[in-house]
Amino acid sequence: MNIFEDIRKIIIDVAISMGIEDKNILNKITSEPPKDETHGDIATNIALLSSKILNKNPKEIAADIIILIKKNEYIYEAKIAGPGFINLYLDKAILYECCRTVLCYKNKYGKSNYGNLEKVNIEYVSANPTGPMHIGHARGAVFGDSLANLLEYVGYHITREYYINDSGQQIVNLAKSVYLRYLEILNNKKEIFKDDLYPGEYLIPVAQNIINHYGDKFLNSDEIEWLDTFKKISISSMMDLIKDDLSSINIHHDVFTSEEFLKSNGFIEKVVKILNENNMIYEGVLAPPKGLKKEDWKSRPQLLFKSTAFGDDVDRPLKKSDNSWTYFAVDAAYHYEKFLRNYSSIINIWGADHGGYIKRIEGIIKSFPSSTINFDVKLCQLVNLNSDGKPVKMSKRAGNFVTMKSVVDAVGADVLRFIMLTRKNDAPLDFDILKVQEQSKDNPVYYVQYANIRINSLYKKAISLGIDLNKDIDNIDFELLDNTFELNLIKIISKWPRQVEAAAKANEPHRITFYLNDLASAFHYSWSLGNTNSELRYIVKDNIKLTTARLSLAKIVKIILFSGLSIIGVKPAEDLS
RNA sequence: GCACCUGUAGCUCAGCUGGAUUAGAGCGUUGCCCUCCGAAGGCAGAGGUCGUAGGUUCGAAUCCUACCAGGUGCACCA
Repeated sequence: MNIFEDIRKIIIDVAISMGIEDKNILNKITSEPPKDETHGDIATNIALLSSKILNKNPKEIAADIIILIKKNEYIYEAKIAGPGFINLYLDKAILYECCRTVLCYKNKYGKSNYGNLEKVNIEYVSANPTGPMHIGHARGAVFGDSLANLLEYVGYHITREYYINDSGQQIVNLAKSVYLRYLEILNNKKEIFKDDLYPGEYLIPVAQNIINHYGDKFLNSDEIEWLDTFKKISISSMMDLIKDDLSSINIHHDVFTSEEFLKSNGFIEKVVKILNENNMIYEGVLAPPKGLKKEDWKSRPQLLFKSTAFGDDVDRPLKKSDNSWTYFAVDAAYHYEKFLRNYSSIINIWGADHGGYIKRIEGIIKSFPSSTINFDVKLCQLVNLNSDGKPVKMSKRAGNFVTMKSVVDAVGADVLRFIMLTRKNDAPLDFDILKVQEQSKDNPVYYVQYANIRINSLYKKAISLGIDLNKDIDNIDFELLDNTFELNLIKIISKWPRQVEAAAKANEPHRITFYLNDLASAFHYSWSLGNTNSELRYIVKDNIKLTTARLSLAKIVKIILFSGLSIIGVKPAEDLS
């Protein structure tokens, strides 16, 4: 049940009965809560939209509509406002019906078939398998996973995917770094790690593991003899490490696609063939980049993709000077492989530093024959990690960057996940390890969780008073909930399905967090009224009917809190601890 | 130099994809509300020409253009 959609259908029926059949107009009809609550429950723009087609001024049309729409039992008042808006005032009955619906559907309230079970692929994290996850990875991870939950909630079929960059020079460097650790252990002396190697101590156990299996077999051998073995073991160890990290914040991918696999199974050749057939590839010479000094620039003909046809700055090379494929060529192959899997949407979650990469990949996808696929890239901005207001220093070079695991150990997975969604993805985020652990309203995690805790304490008290918490829905007198604070709370609850759908349409899971904050705020307010007036408490002595109704309202709040928190992947806190 | 992102209250940010009367929160600030049994909370006040200038329209923080400021990225690396 989505009140706004229900009313919208009623408005559309009225429009049709007045002879408005243009679908362009019908689709634009709004049914939304006005900013100011004194202007009613729902505002619609129908009269403004139809003034041209009916050749009348909007206010006249509005007057006609009002007569028709007031016949509906749920609308007790309708007023013209401003240039021709219609403000609708809903009968409280519809709000009480909403309460019953929530209790009846419980955690299914707000779920929908909006997505029609269409297949959506969300690729997120995809951290290079060269070390543990750091705090920056965590943002994309939480964002992607919560978006997946959100889209699932509104009826999409989601594939959670991870792209493993298990190829190229960085993997050679990884293997070399492990080899140095191998030498260190066997020779018992320190080695020097050059700039592009990985000096982190997390590679020591990997080397030890190799020693356990192979002993000193590779001690005095040439690189060609040990490289492949070291690569293979290092990659799988690093992926285990990363999967453990992900698991600690409850993230589990369905599909891991390997770059090496795409390379060795002919996908690059396939995508190049397709692009060639569609005339998107040519042999050409790129101009040197302007305004940037590139000393080693050499002008030469290259195999290029026409990404400028899609708004990119320059066409992008598919082959390097040594005639091997570029990273971009493999990525094109990857997106072709995803394309073959028949998704209706492909969503990529990337760090903001990859912004310049979007257009060329978008171009690739649009180049596929009869491609109707939706493609969206969500960029996650930096996370500034602080401790009590002071920045935590990170030095990747020294190998002591702040790992995600250390933050999870400090604050817990729930707090980490929540905080990561307290900003929209394209705004930078400040994360203060100490402040997020405070138990106060300054801490958004705690503020929302405390609402749930208070509801639990209500239950405990109710049970001790012998009140039946599982009364038949039909026997609950919601009509007794007639105070402003109660009605406001119900109105916020009635907006839940609408909020979820809007968040899903925009691929913006942070909206769920903001909604939860609003809901918690309305609940805390309603609770605080009981401080000064015991008649306004949730549990009112000697009034079992009112108490039951209010406890049911609290239960509804708890249900929505649960649903919202589960989308962002956070467990509700049950008590103070 | 080019592309993308951002610019809303002293600070940190929302703003439901074009809606209106008074642009909203939190922090900070100024006041107020418990003789612990519901204050880990609540209420109220002050604080804004929505970066600037044009444009589109019945209507713009939201769309378009140009500028300004900050961030990110700019053959063949991944």
